[in-house]
Amino acid sequence: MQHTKAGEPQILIDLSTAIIGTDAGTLQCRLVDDGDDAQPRRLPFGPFVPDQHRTMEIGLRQWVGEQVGVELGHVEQLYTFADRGRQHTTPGAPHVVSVGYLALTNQTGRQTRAWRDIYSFFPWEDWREGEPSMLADIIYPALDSWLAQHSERRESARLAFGRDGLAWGEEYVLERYELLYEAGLVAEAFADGRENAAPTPAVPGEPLQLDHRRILATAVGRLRAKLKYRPVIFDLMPLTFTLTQLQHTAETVLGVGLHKQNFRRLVEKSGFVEATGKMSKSRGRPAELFRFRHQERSERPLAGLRVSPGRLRPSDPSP
Amino acid sequence: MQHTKAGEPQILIDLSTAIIGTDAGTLQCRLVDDGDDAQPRRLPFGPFVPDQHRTMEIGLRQWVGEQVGVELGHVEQLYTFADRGRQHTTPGAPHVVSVGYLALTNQTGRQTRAWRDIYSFFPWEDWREGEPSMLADIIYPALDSWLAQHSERRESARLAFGRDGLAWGEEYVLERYELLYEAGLVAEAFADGRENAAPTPAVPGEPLQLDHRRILATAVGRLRAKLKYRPVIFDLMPLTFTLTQLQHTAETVLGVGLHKQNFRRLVEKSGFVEATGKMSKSRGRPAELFRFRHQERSERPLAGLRVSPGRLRPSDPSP
DNA sequence: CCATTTATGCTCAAATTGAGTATAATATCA
DNA sequence: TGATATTATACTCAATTTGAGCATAAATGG
Repeated sequence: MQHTKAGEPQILIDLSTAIIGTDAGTLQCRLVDDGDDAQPRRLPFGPFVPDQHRTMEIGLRQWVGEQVGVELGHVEQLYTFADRGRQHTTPGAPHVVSVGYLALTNQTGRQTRAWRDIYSFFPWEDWREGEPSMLADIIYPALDSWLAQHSERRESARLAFGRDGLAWGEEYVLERYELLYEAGLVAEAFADGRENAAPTPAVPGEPLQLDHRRILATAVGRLRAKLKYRPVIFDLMPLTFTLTQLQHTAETVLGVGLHKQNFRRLVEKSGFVEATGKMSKSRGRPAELFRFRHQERSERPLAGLRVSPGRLRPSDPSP
Repeated sequence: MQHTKAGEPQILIDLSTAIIGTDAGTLQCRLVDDGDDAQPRRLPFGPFVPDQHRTMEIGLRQWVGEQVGVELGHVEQLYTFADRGRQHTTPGAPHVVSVGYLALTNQTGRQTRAWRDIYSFFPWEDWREGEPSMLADIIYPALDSWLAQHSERRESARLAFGRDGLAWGEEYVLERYELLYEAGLVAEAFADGRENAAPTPAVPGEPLQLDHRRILATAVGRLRAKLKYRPVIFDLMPLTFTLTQLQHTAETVLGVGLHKQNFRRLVEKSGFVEATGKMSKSRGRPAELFRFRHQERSERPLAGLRVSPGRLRPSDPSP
């Protein structure tokens, strides 16, 4: 049995949570407003203290409660990041490992400036209006010039960005971000002291502190993937909603447009929703209001919302 | 910014790896033979030492190399377990957090007694010969009597074990094990000092040290799920193989029988394999030997092997 | 009343899936 | 040697699911 010898550097575990919600066609993430003039740039996070936290989830709920006070629906562990040099560690300080969590909420919070549009951190991820022009204009040229020196990463890049013939896989959010980081094209690469990174990032998209943009990318990727086989989308919805609202939420998360009639057919057949009998009032014909059938969550655990974006189409404008 | 104050108990991270392979119709896991007379009962594991390990994967590869020397194919992080009381911690000792990894190998290793049949730890998971009778005979009665006191866990149990009307979901391996643990029906529950656990476990299935059976359950569950959407099965296969061998491997992992003709159609259409032109010789008609097309791994990343077990059938006997 | 907007119903062909039946190519054994 | 067992592979067929689009309904604002 081999265990740490005394004198080795201490390990500290940070619990960081990406809290995701949607509002008016935007995919939002709750950051912490530390009160100064600067833009909020960090996720709620804090150390895992085994004496106080029987489980890590209890710990994270404490930090979320203290720092942002958002009510959490679905919570899941994402990944544990421990690479040296990705946390701006100062020498001598304990090594920081971060355990990232994804949390969903249906609380819409435009009220505070700490709710930020996730696509401002990953502008290349929003294909609802078609392929973002920045891909062809900025990202691909920059990436290609890096790939010229790193041909061993060619295939990964091809897969992640769905280039020459491959389809854009909306769930490869982390893979894309990591590739841009590796290539020195995002601000964090410079902050972490990577030599190939320029002080001014080549690619648009706001940075976050520490490895928080990485954790957020993991969260969005996981959420997009999970949407297709588990009914997690309902954790983002209010108690009652129209099918169009549900579709807009799905499109906002996935970053692509969906075929309206087929989406409706899919959802109705899934058994996850039931009509309330009430109607919504908006501009055109009133829509029926539905609610999530909680019992179904267990009765059809595998079904989920298997939305297939079909050929990418611009989504209809949000109401 | 909140970080650990001095004097708090130290945290130690263990990297534990479930190395999985198949051999002659068995699903195997590599344990560590510590040389004494006792059965091997632990996964290869060791501490994450940030000074020596730039990443956790480097650390795990060191421990695997030193303790079992198996060559690893696909490696992936599973989950980070940190609940108090699941690691037999002695008071005062540092709190142990374990990061579990799954590794696949095509090395078949009957040579050492340290390769163990995974279904000896989870005998209720092997449905290749139909539903194991122990479920109806032992597990369900025991579980039900616990559920009588814990009705809030009823739905989870229903989902995990696919009872009254629900289908058996082969990927819920961890959920099933955790429920049995919670109910005090497996040996580790007693070892961890849970009050509702009997010294002699109610349910068959060998225990492992520490939380290693939990990690192994996570590994099998993840592998079963992943088989359906990524071509990981080929990391378990030799360089060339017949489609029947491939099917047997899939059945061994999933623990269910599959429809032969449809499996063949699925695999051929997927583009993941190509014929070598050579033939295998066995008892009946010779079968064509195939190899995995590595290029396809990136060309069709989403396809995977979407095997659907159909109505459970006994699988054909292994050659 | 008419144009506009949004919601919902319905059709239709293509592709996929689930479950067989039929046939081919080998080994084994009486 | 020829029948039999064994394994592999080809092909069929109906049911279901998917992708795409057309048509109609119910509201609103002039």
